[in-house]
Amino acid sequence: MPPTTKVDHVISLCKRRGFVFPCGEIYGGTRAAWDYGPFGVELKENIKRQWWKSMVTGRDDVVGLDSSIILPRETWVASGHVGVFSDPLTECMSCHRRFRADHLQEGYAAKKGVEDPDTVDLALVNCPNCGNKGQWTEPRDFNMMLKTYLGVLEEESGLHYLRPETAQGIFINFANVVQTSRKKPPFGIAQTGKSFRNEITPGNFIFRTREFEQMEMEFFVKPGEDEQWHQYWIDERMSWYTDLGIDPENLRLFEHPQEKLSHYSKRTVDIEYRFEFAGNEWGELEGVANRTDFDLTTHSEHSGTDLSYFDQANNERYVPYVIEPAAGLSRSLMTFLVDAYTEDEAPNAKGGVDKRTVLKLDPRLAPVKVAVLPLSRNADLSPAAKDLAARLRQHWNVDFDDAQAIGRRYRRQDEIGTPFCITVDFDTLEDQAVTVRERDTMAQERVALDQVEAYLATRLIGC
RNA sequence: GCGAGCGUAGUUCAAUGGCAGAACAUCAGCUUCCCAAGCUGAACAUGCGGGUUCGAUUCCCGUCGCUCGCUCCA
Repeated sequence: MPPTTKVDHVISLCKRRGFVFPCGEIYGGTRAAWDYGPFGVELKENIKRQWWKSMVTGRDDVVGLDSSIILPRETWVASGHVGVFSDPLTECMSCHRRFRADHLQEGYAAKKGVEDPDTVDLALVNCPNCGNKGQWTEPRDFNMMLKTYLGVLEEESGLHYLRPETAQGIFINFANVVQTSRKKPPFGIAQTGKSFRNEITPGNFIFRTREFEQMEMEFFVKPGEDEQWHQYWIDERMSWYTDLGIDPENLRLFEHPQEKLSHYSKRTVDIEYRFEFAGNEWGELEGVANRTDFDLTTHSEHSGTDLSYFDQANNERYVPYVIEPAAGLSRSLMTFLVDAYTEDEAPNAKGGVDKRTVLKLDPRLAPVKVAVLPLSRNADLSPAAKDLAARLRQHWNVDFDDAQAIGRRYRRQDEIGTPFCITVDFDTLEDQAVTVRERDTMAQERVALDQVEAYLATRLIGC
């Protein structure tokens, strides 16, 4: 299919330049995930690093954590995931719509005055969609969590789940972290990592996958202070995206309607990006939820370990409320790519004008910070250029490219968002200076060889 | 999981029941080469499995994957 939207162009660029590959392509793919190539992994790590800087090391009220993917099974019973994600679903054989069997039974019971909905035979229920009577498939449990078995025997006692969110690892370590970090509410615990969900329909490139990476932070506050902290984190997270270059015009907040909130949430506000997918223009990037004291309370009850907090100064004990900004790493990667994707016009060597594809990524996110390009292979330029590249690699991720015409090499770097290209030319051997070319403006500046690090350092702050 | 559509080089497109082509991209060589330049050459494709057939990329079946919808929501 020909690319039509910006997302399509980005997907094509990702495959062409090695940002993202379909997982297990040589075996036909798995439909579960995508793999990140050389530039993709750099970009992904850079995003993660910026998030960690802004959420953890750049603040004195948040600490980090790295908990396991496989947690005790009881964790998911307590959190509600085992119950909530295993609803029996049935399908109308006529129109193929799926419904929750218990909802159909309840609806029938309410209408006909049956006392116990559980006793309602589905054969009596009409399809709410097409009206066809009693033609239902056998209700089946749909569990969103991926199962695995600990121990070599695949038996029920070994059943465990891969985490569907990283948050629970934080809650069950709450007491440990409070004890050892000596933090007092309001404070937060952050972690990044893989989560797994058996999504019914993965799709939209890396937007929805069964294996995905999250960046989550649980911020513990005194009950009553939760609403103001909720607003604080909504604002904080919005400005994180705009500070890293996302156009505010393409971001918006979406307030979840009260009746659609998750079982644990009092209020949830999503940060959405204008992806312009077919069918839905906006896509969720991050959810900022007020999880109340649901998680700490339920884990206290199920585990028997008291997870309340004792405030020595005020001599009071309470179960903290939790504000949770939960971001999707691959979603934000896609966002940064789509928002940075630009098609410019640039003069070509023949005096005409060419299309130029530029990823206007913030330098902090760009996979390659500097490219070193000797003007020609057929001179003594390459050794000098290689020396310079080796020097700069001490500080930044540097690409070296001496293949084909210089213009083509500039375009290749533009396409992956490299902020600076350094050209070693024939004069370099005489004047000990190189040309630094900037990505967005294509402006060039002559810089002395021994000043290159200093020159770049002021322009690559935070990289 | 169900329904509908689709699978040809890296990309965008051709063609065919009988040797699968192009453009751009890639790689090598030549060129004192600063914005996808030029010349020469090279490598690269019918998703996978089965069936029908003398012969299948083409027809049939299955499977895997992609897109859209139901649904999921980081």
